[in-house]
Amino acid sequence: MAVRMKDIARDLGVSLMTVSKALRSHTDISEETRQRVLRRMRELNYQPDWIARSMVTRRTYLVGLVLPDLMHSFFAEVATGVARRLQPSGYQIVISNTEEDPETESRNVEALTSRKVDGLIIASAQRQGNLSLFRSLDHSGIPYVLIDRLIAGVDANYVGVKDEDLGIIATEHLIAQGAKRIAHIRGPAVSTAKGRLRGYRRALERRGVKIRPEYTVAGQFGDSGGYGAMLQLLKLSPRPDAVFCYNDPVAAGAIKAVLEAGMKVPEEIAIIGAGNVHYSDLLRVPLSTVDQSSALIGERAAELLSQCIDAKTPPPPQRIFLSPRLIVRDSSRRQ
Amino acid sequence: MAVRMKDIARDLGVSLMTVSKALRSHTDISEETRQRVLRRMRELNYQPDWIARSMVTRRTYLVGLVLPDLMHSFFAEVATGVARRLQPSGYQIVISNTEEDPETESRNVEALTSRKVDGLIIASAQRQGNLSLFRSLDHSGIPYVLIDRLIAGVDANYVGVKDEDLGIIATEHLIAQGAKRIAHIRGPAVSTAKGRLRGYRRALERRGVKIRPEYTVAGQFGDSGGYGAMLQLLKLSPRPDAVFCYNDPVAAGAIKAVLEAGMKVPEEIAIIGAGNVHYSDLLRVPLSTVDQSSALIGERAAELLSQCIDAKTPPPPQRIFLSPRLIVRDSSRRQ
DNA sequence: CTGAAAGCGCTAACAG
DNA sequence: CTGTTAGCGCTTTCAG
Repeated sequence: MAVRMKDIARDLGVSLMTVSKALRSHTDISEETRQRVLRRMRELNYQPDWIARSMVTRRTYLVGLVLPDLMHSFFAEVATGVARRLQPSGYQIVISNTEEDPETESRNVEALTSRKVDGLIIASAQRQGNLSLFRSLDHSGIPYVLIDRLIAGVDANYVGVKDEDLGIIATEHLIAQGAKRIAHIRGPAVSTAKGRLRGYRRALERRGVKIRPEYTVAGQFGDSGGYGAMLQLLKLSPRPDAVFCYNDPVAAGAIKAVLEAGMKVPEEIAIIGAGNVHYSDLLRVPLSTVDQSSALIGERAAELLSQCIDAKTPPPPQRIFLSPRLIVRDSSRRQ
Repeated sequence: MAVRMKDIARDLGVSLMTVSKALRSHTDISEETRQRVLRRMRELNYQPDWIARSMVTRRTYLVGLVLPDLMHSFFAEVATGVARRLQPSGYQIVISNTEEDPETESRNVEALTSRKVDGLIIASAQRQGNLSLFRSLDHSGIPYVLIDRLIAGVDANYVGVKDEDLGIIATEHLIAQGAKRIAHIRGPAVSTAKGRLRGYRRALERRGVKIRPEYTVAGQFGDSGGYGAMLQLLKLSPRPDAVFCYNDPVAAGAIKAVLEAGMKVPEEIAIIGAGNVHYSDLLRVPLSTVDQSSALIGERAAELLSQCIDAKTPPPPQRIFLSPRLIVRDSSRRQ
């Protein structure tokens, strides 16, 4: 069916090796035969068989990208960044959508290593403490870069944002806007959520504000979680007058809840999110947020991975923390 | 480095073939040796080498998913649907993000066929009339399914929505809301945009409404395009009192423009989009839209592809058109 | 039930 | 500059 080197070699009366070398522009081949070979390849629309090539070179030019949720625009942005940085070098990206399930993640990572991907970029859904996946990954020798979520006990490459700083920036901004009772809708038990929570507390402490436990409520990753959490906060008295939300989808849900309760954002309740998803500007109330350079996270991770792949000996793990950046829109602006 | 069948065979003093058969549960192997082999595999954490396996079986269990824009939540949703349907069968998905560039698309599709993916799902960014990509795809014998965008002259499998119906539904809804001067912000020259435009015109004709050419303006795929297009419409006189937008991001941009101009949605200008992206409900004004079952498109495409892959002889191309569904929210509700 | 032989399409290493 | 040999890790085929 498909044209093979063998066919071209036979056609041209040369050896298979000559064809192989011509294709890859080896120097020890005459320009003339090279052209002859290349022309014939074009005529027959020859496509090298990457499977066969990988078999011997031990390079697949495949990179696995393991994400918890493609629908969350943060991860879609990361994926775009990864692709943008990796495609020019000839890599293809195998995406695995784990839907936040650690089991699925483990299975898929195994499948990817079985496929002999050259490297992995992982935003892990593993529960803290379950290190077996990473141990076996370390053992496999396949380089990988964690993104977004740090895993305690795993000394691996990492690219993410300074989550504690993010929390501080968001909270201090709310304070600066005159908020007196600042609540936080926290995310699930992943490092990003924990860091942001720490930042929230740290900022309050610094200003000598007493931390009220009931002002921190659990959300989930998405907008419905934010909606529900906000309903809880609205029942409190005294009611918070500002809320720092774990991420933008959560914040969007929170805004919805506030408006439906007949209150005003930001006048009665100021809201800030995190992530600067691309539609933040289009929400009910244009959403203040802390940008975490989503696409850049993808690009830096890709860069780091690509270095690891090219290195003969595994370089020491590197951790890259990007600086978050405050973006003020209407949802928190009071002065 | 990695454990091979050979190692296990040597360990156990059996032949390589015995190991191979045990792994794949061939019947002609004693239960006892099978267990012995499997146990040893577990002990050594053996992972079959898919490259080597693919080399001989000619099956990679890799499916290529070619999309114009991962950041557009419609495509992210499609991808999620594809993954959900394909992962249980052991497929992995290689995503190629073409960023709407036909060149990139062609290159990537070639890379994917070179990788010997078992099949492809493509939302193509090819210009109408350029069929060479599909001709060579047909020639390659690799099954593929087009999604979202039909390509004239390509008789291939397809899964998408009835775009003309979509346009009709949206436009008739605006008419039913009492709109008298209905404009349309159209998308780029792809089949979906053309179909929706046709539907818009058809609906107006049916009601005997004269079609004003200046009421159809070109947008792009995204919100900035919608914003710009809306600014144009606002300059017209008489000004439209309702706008059907090619998709939800465009509609979101359009709403922004209207509100910034100090007008009200839907009172002064009613707006409806298409696609029902998951954050539509959270926009400035909750967005009326026409749902196109994004995830379902992915699932159906995956299903169709998987049938084609399993078939010994290529089945005749099948076209699946899903029915759009009106979703009314505030942005168009007048009564 | 077990295994030996052959080969998938290609490239690394070396010889002419 | 060109070609030969060997083999990547596995499965298919067929003989014991």
